[in-house]
Amino acid sequence: MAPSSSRKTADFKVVNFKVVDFKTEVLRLLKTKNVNADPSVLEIPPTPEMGDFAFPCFDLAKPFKKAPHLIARDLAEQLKPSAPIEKVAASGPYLNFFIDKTVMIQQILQQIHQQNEDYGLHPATQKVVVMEYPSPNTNKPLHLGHVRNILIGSSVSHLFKQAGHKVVQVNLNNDRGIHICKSMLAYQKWGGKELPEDKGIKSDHFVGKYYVLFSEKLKEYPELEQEAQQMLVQWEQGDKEVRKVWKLMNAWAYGGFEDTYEKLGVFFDKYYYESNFYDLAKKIVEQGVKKGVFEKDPDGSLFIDFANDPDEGLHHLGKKIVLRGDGTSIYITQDLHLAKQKYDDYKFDQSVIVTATEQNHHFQILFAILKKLGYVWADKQHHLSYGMVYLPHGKMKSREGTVVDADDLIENMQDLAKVEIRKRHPDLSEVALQKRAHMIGLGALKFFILKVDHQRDIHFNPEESISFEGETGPYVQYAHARICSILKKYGKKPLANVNYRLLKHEDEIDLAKLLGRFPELVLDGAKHYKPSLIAHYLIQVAQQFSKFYTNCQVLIDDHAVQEARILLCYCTKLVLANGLKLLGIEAPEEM
RNA sequence: GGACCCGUAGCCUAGCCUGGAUAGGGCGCCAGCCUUCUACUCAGUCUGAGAAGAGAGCUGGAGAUCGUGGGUUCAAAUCCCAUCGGGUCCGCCA
Repeated sequence: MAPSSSRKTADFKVVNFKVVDFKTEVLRLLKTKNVNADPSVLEIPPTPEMGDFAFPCFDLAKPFKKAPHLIARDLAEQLKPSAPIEKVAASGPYLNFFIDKTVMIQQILQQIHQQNEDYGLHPATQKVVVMEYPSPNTNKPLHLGHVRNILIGSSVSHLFKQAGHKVVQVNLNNDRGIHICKSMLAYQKWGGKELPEDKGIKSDHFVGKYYVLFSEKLKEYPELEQEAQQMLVQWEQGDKEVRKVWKLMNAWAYGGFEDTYEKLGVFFDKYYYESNFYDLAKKIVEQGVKKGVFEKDPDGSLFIDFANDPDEGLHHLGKKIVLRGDGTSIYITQDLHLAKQKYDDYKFDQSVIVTATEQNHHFQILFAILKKLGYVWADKQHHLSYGMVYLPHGKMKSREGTVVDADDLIENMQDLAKVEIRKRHPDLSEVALQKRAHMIGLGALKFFILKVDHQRDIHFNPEESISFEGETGPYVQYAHARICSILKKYGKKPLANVNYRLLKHEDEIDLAKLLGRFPELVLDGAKHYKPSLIAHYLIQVAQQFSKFYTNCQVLIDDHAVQEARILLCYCTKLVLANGLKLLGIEAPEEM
C-alpha cells in the first residue's frame, strides 16, 4: 500500500494589507455625476497612453438620450478628478481615466514588498475544494497523459489555494479489476521469483512489463483471458495466494508512482483505494432503486434511462447500466460511491475531477445521476477534462508500446537541459549540473503543457520547450535568474521606501502596472481552472522586464534611481517566482 | 443516428464565458541595435566576414478572408442558426 501522504495542507495566512482600489476610485468619481456602474464594466485601454482605465459610454446612450461620444465628451468636462485620479479624457465613446503614476507604482511595489511570497494570496474564503487526480490504474507506470493530468490537477490546486480556498488533493488508486489481474497472472506464470531490484528496473515499470507480456502471450494462448477472469473471482473471494501477489505487485506500483509524483513535485492529502469500497458501492444503487431512480431489467441488472426523462436536455444521455445482473458493480457504480464518500469526508463546496476528455460522457451521466438521487451537492461537481498530448512521431498508444512513459520523458527533458547548460558552463560540477537540469528540464515540460488551454490537444515538442527563447519555461526562469544576478551584484537588501517619483520611464511604469495585475490573474485562473492564464501572464512579465532592463540601467551611480530600480527588479522577481510556483515550476537563482 | 470539444499569418498560441478602440504573443523569415571574441585586410583608423552573449537581451518589418454562409446588434473572433474540416465519446471496460 502506498503511504498516505504526510504532507498537510498549508495553513492560511491572513492577508491584511490595505490596498487602494483604483477601480473603486474611478467608480466613485463617476457617481458624482449620477453614473452608477459595476467594476466589471471598466476596461483597460489598448495602449497605456490612452489611460489606465476606460469607461465605455454605450450603455448610457439610451437613458441619456445622447450619442455615446457626446456623453463621454460632456462627462470629461464635468467630472472633477481628485487624487489619485489625475485626469479624465474622452476618446470617442470612451471615457479614459488617468491615475497618478507615482501613487499607483508606490501602491503596487509596496504591496509586493510587504506581502513578499504571499503576494497573490487572497483572503481565506472558507470554501473547501476537493481535487481528484490523477487516479491511475496500478498495472502499469504513469505515462504522458498522466503527466498532463498531474500538472493540471496540481496547478489548479495551487490556484485555488492562492484564491483563498481550502484544497484537499485526493488520488484514487484503481487497484483492482481484470486489468490488474492480467499483469498478476503474467507474473505468476512467467515471472518466476523475479524481483524488480534483481532486474534493476523501477518497480512500477516492472509491473507494467508483465501487463505488456500478458497481451503478447494472449495472442498465443487465448485461454489466458478466461484465466484472468477466474483470478478476479478468486481475488474477490479473498484467495490468500492471489491476494498475496496482488499486494506485492500493487506495492511495487505505488513505490514507482510515489517516485514519479515526487519528481513532478506533487503531493496528495488522501489516497482512496477502489478495493476498499468496490463492494460497498452497490448500497448507493439500492437506495436509488427505493427512490425510483433506477429500474430493474429482466436479467436482474439495474439501469437508468434518460431517454424518457422529463428533462429533454438529458435524453441524449440514453440508457446506462449501474449494476450488473450478478450484483457486481461497474465503473460508474464506484464513482457514485466515491463522490458521496468525498462529500462525507470533506463536506466540500466544490469537487473537481481531472481526466481526459474521452470521459466527458461518463461524467455527464454521473453528475446527472447524482442529481436524480437528490444529493444537494450534486451541482457542486466539476469535470475538468483535457485534450490529447501528441508527440512529434504521432499519438501515443498503450497497446502498441509506443506509449510515452512519464519517467522516460522526465529523464529526456533533463538530458536536453543538460546539453544546454553544458554549452554555457563547461566547468560546472556534476551535482550542480544535475540540479539545474532538473529545474530547467521540468520547468520546460510543465510550462509547455500548462501554457496551452486544457481543452486543446497538445503537440509536445521537447526541443522547442527547452529553448531559452520564445514562450517557454526556461525563458521565464532565465528572467528570474537574471534578476537574482543583478540583486546579487547590488549586494544589499532592497528597500520599500524609495523615491517612487524616479520610476517614470514608460517601461518602468508598464512593468509596475503589470506586476499589479497578478492578484486578479490568480482569481481569474482559479475561476476558470486555467493555469494557462498564469503562464501567459508570466511571459508578459518576463518580456516587459527584458525591455525595461534594456532601456533602463539598474546598477548606476545615481543612488536614488538605483534603489528605485532595484526595488522594481526585486518585485518582478517575486512575481515571477510566485507565478512559477503556481505552475509547480522552480525559479532558479542561476542557470 | 446523437452529444461534446477544437478551427485565429508558413507553424504554434491568447482573446470567446461577460460583444466595444489598431485581433495580443511566440517560432520561423527579413532589416537593424548593444556587448564580446575570433579571423582577415591595414602603419593606424574605417570597413567587411564569421561565431557567440550571466544583459541567451532589445528595436523595426513582412505575414490573418478570426473555417464558410446567414442572423441578432449602433457594434460580432466573441452571441444565435446552418454548414464544412479535425478530434473525442455514446460498453453489464476502466
